[in-house]
Amino acid sequence: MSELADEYRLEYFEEEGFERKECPSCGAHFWTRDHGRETCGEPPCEEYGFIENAGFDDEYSLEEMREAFLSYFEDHGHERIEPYPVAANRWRDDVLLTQASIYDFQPLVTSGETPPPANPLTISQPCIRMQDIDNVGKTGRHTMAFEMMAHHAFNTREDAPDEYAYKGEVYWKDETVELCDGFFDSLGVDLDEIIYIEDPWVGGGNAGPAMEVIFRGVELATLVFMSMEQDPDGEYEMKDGNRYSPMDTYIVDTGYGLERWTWVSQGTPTVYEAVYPDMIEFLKDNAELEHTDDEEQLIHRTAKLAGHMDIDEAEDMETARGEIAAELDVDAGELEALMEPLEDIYAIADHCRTLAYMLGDGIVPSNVGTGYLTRMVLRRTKRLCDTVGVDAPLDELVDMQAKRLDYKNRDTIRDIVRTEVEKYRETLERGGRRVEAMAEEYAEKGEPIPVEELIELYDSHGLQPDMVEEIAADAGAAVDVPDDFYSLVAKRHETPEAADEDEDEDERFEDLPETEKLYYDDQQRTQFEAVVLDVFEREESYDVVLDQTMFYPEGGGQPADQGTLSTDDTTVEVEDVQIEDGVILHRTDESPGKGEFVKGQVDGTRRRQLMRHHTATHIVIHAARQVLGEHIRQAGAQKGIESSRIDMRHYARISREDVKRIESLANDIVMDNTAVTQEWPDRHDAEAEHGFDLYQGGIPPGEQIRLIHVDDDVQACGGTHVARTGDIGAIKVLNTERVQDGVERITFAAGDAAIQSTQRKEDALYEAADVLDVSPADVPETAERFFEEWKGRGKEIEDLKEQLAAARAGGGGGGEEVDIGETTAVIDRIDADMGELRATANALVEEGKIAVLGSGESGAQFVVAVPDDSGVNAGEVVGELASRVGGGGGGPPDFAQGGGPNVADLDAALEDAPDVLRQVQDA
RNA sequence: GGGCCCAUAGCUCAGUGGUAGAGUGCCUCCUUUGCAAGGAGGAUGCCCAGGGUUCGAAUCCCUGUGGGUCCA
Repeated sequence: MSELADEYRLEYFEEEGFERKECPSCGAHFWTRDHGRETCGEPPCEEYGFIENAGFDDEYSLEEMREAFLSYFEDHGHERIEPYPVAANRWRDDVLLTQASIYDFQPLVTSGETPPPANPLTISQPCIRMQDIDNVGKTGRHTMAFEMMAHHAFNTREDAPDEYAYKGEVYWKDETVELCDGFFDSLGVDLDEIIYIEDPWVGGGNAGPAMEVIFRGVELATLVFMSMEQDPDGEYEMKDGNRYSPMDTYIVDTGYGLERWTWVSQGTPTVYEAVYPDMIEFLKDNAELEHTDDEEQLIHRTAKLAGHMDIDEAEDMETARGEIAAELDVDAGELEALMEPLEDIYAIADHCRTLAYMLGDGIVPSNVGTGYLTRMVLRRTKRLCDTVGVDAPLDELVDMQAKRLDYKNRDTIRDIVRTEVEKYRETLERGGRRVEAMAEEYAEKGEPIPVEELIELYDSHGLQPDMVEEIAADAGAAVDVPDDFYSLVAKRHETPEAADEDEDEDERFEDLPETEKLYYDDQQRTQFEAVVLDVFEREESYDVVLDQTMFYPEGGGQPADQGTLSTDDTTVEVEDVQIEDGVILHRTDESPGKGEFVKGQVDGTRRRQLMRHHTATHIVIHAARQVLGEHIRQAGAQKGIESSRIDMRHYARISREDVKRIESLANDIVMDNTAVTQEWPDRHDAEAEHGFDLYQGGIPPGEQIRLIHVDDDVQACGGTHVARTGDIGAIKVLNTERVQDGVERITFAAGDAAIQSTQRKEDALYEAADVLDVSPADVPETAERFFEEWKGRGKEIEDLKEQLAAARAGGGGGGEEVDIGETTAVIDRIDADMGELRATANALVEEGKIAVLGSGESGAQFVVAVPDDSGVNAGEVVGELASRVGGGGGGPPDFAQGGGPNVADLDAALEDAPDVLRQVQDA
């Protein structure tokens, strides 16, 4: 780390008279103008110095502070950029949530492949950090949702190759620190109080020098100078133990926590009171929380020390609280009773804001991905509300924040929250019953509920151990929750690492030029001419590379085209088409010959169906959006010839009514016969105009992206489309299903396939109508009547069988009667089903007789029933008889069944029955 | 994307390969006519669907459908 020390010797520090010092308490190196200063100024080395001692000239609200920051940097040459969604997985697949402003520009801008939207730029980016969840409310400074205000500059080295999307240096370390100082100065801060702590940064494969900016005990900004990348041979070893070397791009990545700045400007005891004063008032009032003046005093004094409460750093909550209580000379229990409800309320306010961001940006709760995180936050919030006694509906609380954040989809947000709360209530109710039953069982045995059961309850039924404890206590059962409970759960999920199949990159195509894509020029054409650049032999086929092609390679959920390539001498079949690094490979059955001039013919019927389905996909999702809500977003799609399917994020099942409306809307668009158009705008312009909803089917790279317009719908898409919506002919929804919670799949057919699928369904209906001998319209009613009658007859038959059995037993209808000891046994062959045999046997037993009945109806079967105290074990008898027909049997001692495949031996077995009975009785 | 759990009477659920059950609700009657009252009797069911194993499957195995839950 010492190797980086030179990185902090800035000319700006020199000119401004800064001094480099080492903190005697924690050992950190820091820069300050105040030559008398000793410690680094950050907790735990120092306490907060701004509480009830606001640090700036004026108090700022959240909105005012954001504006002050953005306009300061605008005035200093930065362009203001609109924030990105909190769901970072909308433009990158390596993370779920936006955790910092730099996430907006990873990976394509930071790597230099795509230019930034502006350079330098300033932004206030909403972020969510789930890892802070346990600290929220308790430390007074942690929030799960926050805005990271930032200024970024993207630079490349003078000697870097020409391949980067931006060139040269905008500004670097000195200017960054100067701007930071300048912003403090603009708020009226005495610059002697600002401390810059050296704290090298590592993350996501990059690293660089960085500084924490401290003012009155609180970290207000982080200035990161991203300039290195991971490299086993690198000259710098960083704190993560890896080696790093300098890279061609170097980027100014700063973060100024909007909430912290707002807080410091007001000097309130906690950040929460500065950021959501109205909501906290509301919650306190709703939970009927009131404090005396003395208690208020104590709360304020606690707040100043609360920096020590950090779940990660402090040993545990209780210890930290104990220390604070000792320092304030109050009872730890009393302090806890006073602070805990307040902490819950702070957390509720924060969590509601988190939910507003998540749901406002269109995340749908689910059991996967961001949807799962959203569900976790929502349930946690609901629990906190119940604990502290807030009885206002959760959707109202979330709406308060959504309104403040100016989201337009507030009705949907409320609807989702209500649905989720209801689902959670049902889960708890179900779980509660389960725990009650289990608790009673263990209470009876006088044992505690074992850990295995606890893990099962949590993992499969979503019940927190403390909730189980609570419910079980009512039933008088003890619960022993181990400290490492959650790691035990984690252990249960451990699976042997699946060997990841590394795709062997084909390097044969590296020297070939990118194939010219003719299919975008005119999507309706199916013929073209080209030159064969190369042919590669595969196991049972050939990969043909052309200079240009009309063949569409598999991509974006659209299957590849098929067709032929012809020379003067031969015609080869194109069976599959793939694209690798811009080179399109035509997989053929024969080689057309390298250097040949070929005529290509795409299978037009197949392509037309694919185009219909692709355009129809856009139309269906557009229609679904109008019917189900603006949150509808594609979660996957697959086009086909016969049918296509799209998966979309939605929080409820799609009803039959919804389907009908979607279908009608989709066909309205078809019948309008509007033009389907494409354009290739600059990606940043497109994003600015249409937002990230463009990227329904994935994020294409490059500076220009292809947009497809259908009706009002705009999507980034690389597929082929029909010219006018009328070309689709018709759209028919075939099926809907829930792929996973929060993801609904619609399967549909377009064009010919729509007609055919409708005909197939009608055929089925007509056939059913024919069988029932009624008109199709009467099928449902008739089917119901038949089903009811069928059930009625079943009951009647059961009834008659019993009567028959009773009659047979009473009337001595055939069958051999033998005396077995003091009991009479009836041995008979009745070729009937098991039910009838059983009924007859029961009737005989009623009369005090042993019944040995055989049937040859389906295989050889026996029923043996005996009255009490006959001294015969029915199971043994059946076992013996069944073995004679090649099978087995068994059952309780008074009623046994069995059989075997050899019907021919049935009569012989029955003849032996009296002997068997006597043997068994003697035994 | 992966793991685990569940599907039986209208509802809530027992049922570990051998005659489908309980509580509750429902119907009838009796007793009472005030607090989710008491007593007697009765009806409840394609045990989610399809395949397999077995003499025999609600039960074991596979596939599907519908739901729940945990993790990244």
